[in-house]
Amino acid sequence: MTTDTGRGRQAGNGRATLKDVAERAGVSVPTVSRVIAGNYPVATGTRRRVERALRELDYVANTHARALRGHAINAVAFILNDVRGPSFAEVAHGIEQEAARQGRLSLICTTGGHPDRELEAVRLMREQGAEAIILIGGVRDDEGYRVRMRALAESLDQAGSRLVLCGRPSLGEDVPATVVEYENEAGAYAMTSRLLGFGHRRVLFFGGDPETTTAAGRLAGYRRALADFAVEAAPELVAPAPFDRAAARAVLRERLAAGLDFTAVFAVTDAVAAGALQALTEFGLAVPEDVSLAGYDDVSPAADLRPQLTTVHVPYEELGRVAVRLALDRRNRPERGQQHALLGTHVVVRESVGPR
Amino acid sequence: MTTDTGRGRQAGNGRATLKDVAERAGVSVPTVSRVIAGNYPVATGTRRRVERALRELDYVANTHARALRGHAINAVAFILNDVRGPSFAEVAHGIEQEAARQGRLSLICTTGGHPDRELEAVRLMREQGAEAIILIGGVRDDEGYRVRMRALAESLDQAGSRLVLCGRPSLGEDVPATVVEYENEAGAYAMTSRLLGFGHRRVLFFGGDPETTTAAGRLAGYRRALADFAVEAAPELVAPAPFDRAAARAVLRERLAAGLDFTAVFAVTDAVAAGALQALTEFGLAVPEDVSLAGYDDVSPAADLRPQLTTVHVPYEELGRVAVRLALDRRNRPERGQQHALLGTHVVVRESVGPR
DNA sequence: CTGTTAGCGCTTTCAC
DNA sequence: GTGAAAGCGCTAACAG
Repeated sequence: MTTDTGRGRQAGNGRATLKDVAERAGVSVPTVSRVIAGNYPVATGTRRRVERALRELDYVANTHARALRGHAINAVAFILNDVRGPSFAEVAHGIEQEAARQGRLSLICTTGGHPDRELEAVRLMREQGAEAIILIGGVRDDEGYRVRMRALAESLDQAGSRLVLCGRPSLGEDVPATVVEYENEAGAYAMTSRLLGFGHRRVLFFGGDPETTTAAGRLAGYRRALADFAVEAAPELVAPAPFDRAAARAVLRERLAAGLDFTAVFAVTDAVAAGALQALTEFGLAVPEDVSLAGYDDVSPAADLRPQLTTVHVPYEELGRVAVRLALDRRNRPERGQQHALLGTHVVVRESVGPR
Repeated sequence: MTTDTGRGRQAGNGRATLKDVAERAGVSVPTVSRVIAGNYPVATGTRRRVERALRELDYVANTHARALRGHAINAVAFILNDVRGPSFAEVAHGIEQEAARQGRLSLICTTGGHPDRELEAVRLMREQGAEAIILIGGVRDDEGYRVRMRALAESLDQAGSRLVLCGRPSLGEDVPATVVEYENEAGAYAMTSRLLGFGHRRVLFFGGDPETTTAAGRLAGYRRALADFAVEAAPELVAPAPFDRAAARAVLRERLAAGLDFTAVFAVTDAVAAGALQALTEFGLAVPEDVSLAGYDDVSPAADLRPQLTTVHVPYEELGRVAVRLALDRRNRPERGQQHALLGTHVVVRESVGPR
């Protein structure tokens, strides 16, 4: 017995359109459009009738129709392994913040670390017409990867969008991508130097997959510091291990049981450091009295550990913000080629590193 | 001197459309569409020509045009305070996982805790045509909030979408929303009982804003346990404090300095527990020897603390997955009214709680 | 098998 | 000030 509301489509079946609103207000569709846009003169009485109809029908614009006309969809997309990693979460936050500040929507997609899912995600985001597609996190930097990325950068560029590499190495000056990196090599150099300065000579570089860009950069810094201090780089003192805490713990436990000798551990990641700390403690080694321990990232576990972890601070949130800012900026005044930003890292001294 | 590629629009200016592809392949637009959809017979030769053109022009479909026709955009949206909170991050991950599993895109928006930005975010997501809009996290459950949410639920329902409340209380049986809650009261009851069972009589309920649904539920469980153990509920033993760790530390330090007397602390959150642990330690109190400490959430800081934190496990990731599953499910076979799921929580025994 | 036609919801000329 | 008409890119119906 409910009276018809005058809505074109049956109640409860889809959203009201401009046409519905126009009918109800007794005006034409363009007029309603103009009232909404507010960039055109409309008689006050008409405006009021339209506004009422808008409210009564609970009108919301259809972005897709708009996007179809205007070509701009105002969204940035970001693709990462896993939101739960604290460092990823910070980058995500930075992106989200800056995107919102610039009136952009954020699309998110996680890949669980599968390169093929990354490609699939990119396709989805492209279809959505995202203004920028931001790829976050380390990768295996092989030839296949570089070829894929270069093609992607070109093709997004053609389409008026932008590929952003966040925490990944440059593809070359001529590739139309935005690259926002942070110091892996320099941070690791600084931390290793600190360890060496404390008199440590057998420093275990622990964790990570050296094929991965992140781990490789950190390892390079470690090696350079050793060289500068004229300390021999013993091969057994580079011990790869998965990035996660539990695996790191197991690997170090095994090394310890095998009698590996060292006085300091430089963990490739704070999470790896947390695992290492467990293994060390279980082995009866005190940190930093018996063994010094350093991490990299300065994310959530670092300050929770006892002792608190001395680590390298990475400005993850900033990374995300800069990524969005640069990408949108470039869209406003296009130029050929690459944009490149390199953010600094620095040692954060806490309690886990001490003299030998 | 480059030869024209045959693309309609100038090179580098926007994406290729079906029309561009059709021209290049020498066929009509619908034919290309059919090749892509693959749900219609197309002559092999034609198909090949089209496929080549598709590749050469690097064609990607325009989702907006599709959405305009088909009315389905295959995305779920979620709105939360801050991705960096570990519990939120887990929910986000659950949502993202399940959404991806069902071939859906995830839109994300953060509000920094501002109810008005939440509304703004909802509007954006509605415009996008999201199939479900998921709101995550505790709120101040006042009358204004309930009115807003009820209106929102109705209006999304009308539009063929769905409001999902995740970790928020029901709005009533008749409201067309999906509510996925977890046990706050029961978990707090269990933990408080455990503390009481250990002989503690002065248990400090610490942290949180009691106006907030989450804290209120946990506080209620605490109170019920006290009542069941016939322990007087001393008002000074309920100490609100902001949800974050640093503030919690400061507040507890102050209470301690003021001579507040208790033998156990039940922190409303693991982060609050981490802050409490700092304050306790700095005050020279050992956990659990002098004071027992319990948390709630079972997220990342919990296992990193020393002693490891005894806490209440909340299935956050599951929460997110269930939210998406229920919401999409309801869309498939619509029914009136509310969907409601209540996920259980349980005590996780670690090291921070001991006998009085 | 393939092309022509129409229309999704919106904005933007261009008339009046 | 306001309406009529055209068209964004795509797909579904209808012819051939």
